[in-house]
Amino acid sequence: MKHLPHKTIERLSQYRRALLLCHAKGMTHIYSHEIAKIQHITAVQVRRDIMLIGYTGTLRKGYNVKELIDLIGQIIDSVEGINVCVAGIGNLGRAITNYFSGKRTKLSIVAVFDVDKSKIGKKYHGIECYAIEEMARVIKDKKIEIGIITVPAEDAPAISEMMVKAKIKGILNYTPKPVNVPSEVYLEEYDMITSLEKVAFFVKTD
Amino acid sequence: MKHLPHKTIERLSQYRRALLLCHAKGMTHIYSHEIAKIQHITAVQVRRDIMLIGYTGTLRKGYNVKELIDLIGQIIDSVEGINVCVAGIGNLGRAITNYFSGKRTKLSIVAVFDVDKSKIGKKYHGIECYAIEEMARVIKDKKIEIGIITVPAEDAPAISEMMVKAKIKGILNYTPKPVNVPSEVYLEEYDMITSLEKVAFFVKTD
DNA sequence: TTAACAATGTGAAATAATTAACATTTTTCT
DNA sequence: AGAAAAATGTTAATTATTTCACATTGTTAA
Repeated sequence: MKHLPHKTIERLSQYRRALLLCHAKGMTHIYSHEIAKIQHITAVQVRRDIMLIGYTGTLRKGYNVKELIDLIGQIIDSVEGINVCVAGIGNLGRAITNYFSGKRTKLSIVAVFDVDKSKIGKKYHGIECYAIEEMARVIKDKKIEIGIITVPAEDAPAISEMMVKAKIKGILNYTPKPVNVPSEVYLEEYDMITSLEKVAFFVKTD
Repeated sequence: MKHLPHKTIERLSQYRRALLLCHAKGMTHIYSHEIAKIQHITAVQVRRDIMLIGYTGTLRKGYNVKELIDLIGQIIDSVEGINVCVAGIGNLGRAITNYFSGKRTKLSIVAVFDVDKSKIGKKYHGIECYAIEEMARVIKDKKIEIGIITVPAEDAPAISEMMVKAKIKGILNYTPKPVNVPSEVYLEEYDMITSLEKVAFFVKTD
């Protein structure tokens, strides 16, 4: 289990989510082709991913759901858990805070930030909103390692810089404005406009 | 310009956005390494993408910003424009509607849907909200070709099925629940939880 | 018991995406 | 004018990812 490919990590996260549902339904075992069907990928791909993490199923019975869930957890979760913050508590920020609240115990959103004075001090899904100026302090105090950026695009670079200064380790930028971070900070960017334009393109062509 | 790679399409969309900003600032030309810097990728990659769409810059002067914007438009936009709808006008739905309103003229959100009776008939960024039951009719009447799903995860499969029945051509699913569509419908799925788990993983390891 | 079947596990091939290397050309400098 | 520098355009190499093909092995059924 040397270096897991990025794509495999993404799929493992998704397998786990699907497996948790199966587990809740009382299934004890699952075949690679069943997982594949849910994720609309091939069974070979599922088996290869599982192979890469060193798990092995039972021939003819498939994979033990509980064991696989636990193993994926060992791989992708960190033991102590990771604290996360969200900068910008507009619609997108609230949507994300909403999604995560109470879902994954190992990843917790522990602070949100905004410039809007009327929001500061309020709670969003039980998480307190702080002023942007307090970011450095709060990130340090609460041992926050990951920041999610959902501010208006033009503010993204400044926010990212503040996070970097506060020694954050990873940034997930949801604004359409790319931000620059030093190489020791892990950066993931996702742009909704691009995704929609991509769908539009492939709808047109194929 | 045979088959453009998926990744190239995504980047072209992003180049255009960056170029529009440059154009607004009055820049007439831009070098591949300048574009690369903005998107944090390599200059070779930029040149290759541009090569693939058959544009050629001026040696020593770089690319003509306006021409490149227009050419990218010719490639990724459709001439007549494409109508889009959003199912589920919660936080995420509103965030997306917000992002798009007035931005790209070739892609317009022309309807939003929700189950919440109190939302039906109201307008969100100028776009009327209809009841889910009206989806088939509205998609047909308004010639909607792309649907964005931002309903609660458990409702995603039903919504997707309704869209497919209404002969939508592409779906962008933002719920963590994968949906099944026939092969003639282009499907793109994005899962925020997976992205955050991925960041958490790579923060931990590298 | 033995043959057929249905699943996993995996080396090897194929495909997709990125990066390196460099030829070419215009501009600038001496 | 000629040399150096700085950019593009592109072939080839490399790396990443997916898929194929098939060996292996429990399980079921004749």
